[in-house]
Amino acid sequence: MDYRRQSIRDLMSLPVGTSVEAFGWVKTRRDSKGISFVQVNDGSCFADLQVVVNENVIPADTLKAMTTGASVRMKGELVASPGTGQAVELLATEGELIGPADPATYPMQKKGASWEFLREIAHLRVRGNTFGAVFRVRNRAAYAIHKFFQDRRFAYIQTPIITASDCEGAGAMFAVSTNLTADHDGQYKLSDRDAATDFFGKPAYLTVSGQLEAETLALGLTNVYTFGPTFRAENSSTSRHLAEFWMIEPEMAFCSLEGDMNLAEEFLKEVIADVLENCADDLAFFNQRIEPELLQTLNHVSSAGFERMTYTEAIKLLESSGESFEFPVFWGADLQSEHERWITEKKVGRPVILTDYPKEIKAFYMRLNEDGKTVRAMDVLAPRIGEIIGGSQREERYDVLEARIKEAGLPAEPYWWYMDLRRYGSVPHAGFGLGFERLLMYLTGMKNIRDVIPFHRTPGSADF
RNA sequence: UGCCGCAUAGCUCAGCGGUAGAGCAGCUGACUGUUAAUCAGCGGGUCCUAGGUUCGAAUCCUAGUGCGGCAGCCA
Repeated sequence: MDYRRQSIRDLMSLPVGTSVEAFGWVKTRRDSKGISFVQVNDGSCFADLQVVVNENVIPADTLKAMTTGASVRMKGELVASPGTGQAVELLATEGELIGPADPATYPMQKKGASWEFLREIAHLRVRGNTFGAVFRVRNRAAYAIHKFFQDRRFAYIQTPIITASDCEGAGAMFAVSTNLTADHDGQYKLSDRDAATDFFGKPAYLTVSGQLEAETLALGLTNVYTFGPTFRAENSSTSRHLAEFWMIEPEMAFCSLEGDMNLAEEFLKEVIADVLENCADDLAFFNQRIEPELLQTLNHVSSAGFERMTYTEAIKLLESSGESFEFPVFWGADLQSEHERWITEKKVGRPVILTDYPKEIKAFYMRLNEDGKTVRAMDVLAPRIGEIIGGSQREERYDVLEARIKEAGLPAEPYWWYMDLRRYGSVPHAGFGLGFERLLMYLTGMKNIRDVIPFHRTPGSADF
């Protein structure tokens, strides 16, 4: 055995008459008198290989043990399939059972199981249609993202996962400590309460964003992006939140908010178009079984221009909409998801980029506008999921940034290096953040974020 | 963190105060080309846990645990 062999995806496109060998896991087997059909999948593509086994080609007890979940090697000739549902099939001359899967205890079934149950068997669910497709799309999307940035000469950078600055301000953080150890009986032991004695000599945490560090790399490499793990200790148990997720954060020097918006729009269109082209079978499955409007929406988003409007314009539209919203609309209010959905789904019907939010509802590092009331922030809102990207032009003026840190009630000292960027060769710069799993929810139509990552980490759950 | 819902066979669920049920899966058999194959038969239960009410609790009450949904927070 060698990895250098044909995958099922490869061999199914070979000409009829070719002698081939396939390795994979049995999806299902159907028996008739004198003939068996074994469907084999190796994850290389959505389609299963139908292996036709005539009587006595494989010993009866071997064939009988080729049950759902068993791993097999099948050898034979590729033939045109007389049945509907596949163009070619493998007419077996030889079959080997590599690893049996006791059908009495194997938990994956041919018929529907709940998402909750499949999460409990996350180590096996990848062998089913849905999760095979999810993780193929996840792979392709990751590749498309790197390709998008590399094609534009953005440098892929790595920002720290452990950070000693508790001032990133994007939510609750996980502490990292060697003073605190855990026994196998489930008891914690704290050797010293003083962080000064701890590994880093001060409190340390898992990162909630690489943005501030990415800014420093951008002010030297010009265009950079991160694509790495991010952690939030928020006790939020929703279909859209994870404690550990992957985030993409481009950052561009010599770039305004307009350039940032152009990048965000190009980015979404290109990644969607790439996945539409390269994962067509998987997306067709999602469109059929998970989200009926998936393909229509993705095709629309990848081709239509994004609408752009300011926060102030959006508030006016909402106020004159005649809709009765649960949360009140007024200038200064943070937009609720019901407001965002109305704008992007009902009013505009395609993605919308909202800009120039009140400074009070946005982060301190966003560039202050001339009006003194709004900042150069942007949110990309998309039909069906709402906010998918959040970004801004960064405040590059030393005095203004200093004042805004003070205004936000943050200590100035930890930001000494961030301020240095404004002290030496400061330039207008901008960037955005995108949650990879949220993008995958959009690409697949999957309704729960726990189902687009192999092993989810959420409050109370860190299995596998 | 707040509010709400759910927990019964391997899975998906019905039963809602009076002897534990169905479909699917599994097992046995039938069928020469199936596509979530079909058909016949068989086996399968700590009704989440601990208290309580009752002649009697899967069913009602309380607490706990687990899972999920929505909201907030955000990506």
